[in-house]
Amino acid sequence: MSSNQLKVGELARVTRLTVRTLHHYDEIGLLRPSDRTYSGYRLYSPEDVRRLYRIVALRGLGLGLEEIGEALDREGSGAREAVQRHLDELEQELRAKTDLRDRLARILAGLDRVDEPATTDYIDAIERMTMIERHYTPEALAKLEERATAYGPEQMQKVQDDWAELIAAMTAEIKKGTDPADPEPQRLGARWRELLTLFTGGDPEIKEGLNSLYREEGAEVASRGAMDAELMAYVGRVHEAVGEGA
Amino acid sequence: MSSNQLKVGELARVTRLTVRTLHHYDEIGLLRPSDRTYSGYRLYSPEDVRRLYRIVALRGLGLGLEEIGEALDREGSGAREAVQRHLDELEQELRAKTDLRDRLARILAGLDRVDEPATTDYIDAIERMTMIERHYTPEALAKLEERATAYGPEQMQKVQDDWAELIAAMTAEIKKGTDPADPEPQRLGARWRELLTLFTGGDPEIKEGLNSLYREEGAEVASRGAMDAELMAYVGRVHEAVGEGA
DNA sequence: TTGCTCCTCACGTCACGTGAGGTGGC
DNA sequence: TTGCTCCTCACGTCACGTGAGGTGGC
Repeated sequence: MSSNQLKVGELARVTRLTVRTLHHYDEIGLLRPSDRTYSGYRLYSPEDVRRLYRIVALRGLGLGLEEIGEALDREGSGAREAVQRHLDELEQELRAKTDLRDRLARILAGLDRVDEPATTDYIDAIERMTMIERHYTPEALAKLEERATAYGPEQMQKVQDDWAELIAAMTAEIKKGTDPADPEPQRLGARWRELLTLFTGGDPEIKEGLNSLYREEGAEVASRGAMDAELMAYVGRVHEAVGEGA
Repeated sequence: MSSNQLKVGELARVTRLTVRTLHHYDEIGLLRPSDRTYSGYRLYSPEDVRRLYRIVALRGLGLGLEEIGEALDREGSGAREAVQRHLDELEQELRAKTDLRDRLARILAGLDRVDEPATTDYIDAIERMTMIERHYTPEALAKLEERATAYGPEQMQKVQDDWAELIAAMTAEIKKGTDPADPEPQRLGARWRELLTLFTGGDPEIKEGLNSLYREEGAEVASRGAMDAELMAYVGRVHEAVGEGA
């Protein structure tokens, strides 16, 4: 009868929560109304209201309902510990999501200056960039990124074409069965090293990333079908034979 | 019969996914195996595998399975748009969580220099800080924070005590029925303005925050029971009567 | 016949939103 | 009697994990 008891709807109104939310807290035992009318209406006492405000305060900090229940029941500095724990988790989540955000941004930037925008399969490009990111260090990626921006799309395309031409020429020699030490393969080999140096810029981190990429994924996958194991083996022999032809 | 068909377990192994995950993708229609054995075993074709790799790539970027399905089926640059949209959402989430992180950190810092650490009700302190944060701008909060750090706990405690003393003295005058224009209330009123200026440091943002706090929440709530409406009204009359007693 | 792989349910997760269907109080 | 509030189910959300209970293949 005491007029300071509140029915669900009233409590919902003053706290700006929904009735369903209060039902839910009742269901899971987080906030049971201390009384009911004979017809089953929930009646919340001032103490219940007090507890609800505490629940809402902790919920506003992102704590889970179960954690909140424990913190409220343990009292003392239990809340402090719960908040601290929650902060730690949040920090970790933030680090992970920040990394993801950076990856997404890099990928989108990459997609925008991708070789042939019209025919390009975007998801394919995403897969490639994901693969690349697994092998290069963040610093190496930053350098590659920087370089790509500096070069501009036409230059990048030019380098791509140069590689395609070189690979075609080298493959032709393989088909002809030319000895790796012969002048033409040697000339192509020198060109190969030249383009490689152009790519790595002599940077050891980029070199290591590139090696890791081809070692772990295999030439075919790493080059997305542009090269294969046979080609790589032949090029290897060409490099080994440097000077022998003289 | 072609040996490039994979059973679930095999596909799970090479992709490092679980069998349940593949079942799930089948259930929701994201990746249906293109064939089954007569006994019902799922058989994944190389094309299915290809699709799965694309799914995994997009999933790794945090896209939802439904979004992934749409992006894969729309093809073209649908993926690009989906990734861009996802990035936008992620940015927003990051902003919100960063804010929350800062709030949590501020609250914990506040809890650590709270008046009486032993008897303090932490959740109560959290509620108070939450209320405070609703009324001060971030800049004002930063200034208050900075000042509290500069003052140190003893100074803060001293100021608290000064206020308590002043409130008690003012309340005593109310009980005695002293006229607001009388010398003693006027002396206390001057002290009141002095302590207020000490708190606001003359900063207009802090002033506005404080006003908003007492206006919106009421003196009793804002001061956590230290003051009430009657006291505030009396103090108001004291301030209005400045100079009249002379 | 014994392991191994596969199959299809089906519950649980987190914090409620959203009805459905029905009853008490002014 | 008519609105308004209240009540108790119960499904759905997101991407699976984790059994349960049973069957096919070497």
